[in-house]
Amino acid sequence: MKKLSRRFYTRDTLTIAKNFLGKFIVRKWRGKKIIGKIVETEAYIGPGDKASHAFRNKRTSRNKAEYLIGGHIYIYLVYGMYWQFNISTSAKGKPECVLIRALEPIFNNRNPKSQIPNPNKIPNPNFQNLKEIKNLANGPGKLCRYLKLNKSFYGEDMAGSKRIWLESNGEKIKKSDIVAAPRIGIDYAGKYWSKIPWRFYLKGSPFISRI
DNA sequence: GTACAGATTGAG
DNA sequence: TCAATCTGTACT
Repeated sequence: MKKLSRRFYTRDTLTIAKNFLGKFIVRKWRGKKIIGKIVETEAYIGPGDKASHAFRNKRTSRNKAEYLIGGHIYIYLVYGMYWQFNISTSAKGKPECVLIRALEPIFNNRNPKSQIPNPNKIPNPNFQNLKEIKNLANGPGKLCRYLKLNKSFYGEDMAGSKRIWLESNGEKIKKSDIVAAPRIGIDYAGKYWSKIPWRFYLKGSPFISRI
């Protein structure tokens, strides 16, 4: 497993949104590691993107983390109760980010590669069935609960943090295994921007938020 | 000070 | 399909 460095986060945002798929979020919490494989993302590319919080270079105290160099966490609350976990992308001063929308929970860190293809056989005795496991992180609010994330992570640097980072197991996701679709919950952005296919997910994964 | 949106979720 | 839910944000 290789930790992802700054170089990974400073590239083109759509490329990163696709390359996040299949990577592992590692969260150190109370001496343990909570791990999830990213299976669903969305790109938000301000200032041109009407669905972005940084549309027209809007700057507020909430969204300022979007302007940081790639790799920093932009986390905020929606509906008064759900956290949304974003990672800033591209160069400093460009308000671009990727929303992490769903994770496949990983319970055994010894050989992540071997256990990925068969979600029906995840060896965790704490859970009885796939339905229970899916329910842990198949949505942007739920995955923050699973990873124990809150506002204290605002602006945290994924390339330097000791409590959250990304790892790669070297697996190359085939282009044909990535589905591009319209982003969720942004109808307010109008016909064009709510239809543009900047949501990406792993084809056939049972752990995505919705079809 | 205060109105109000909201990148959701879970139940039906 | 639909409404509960409630805090931070962005305005006055």
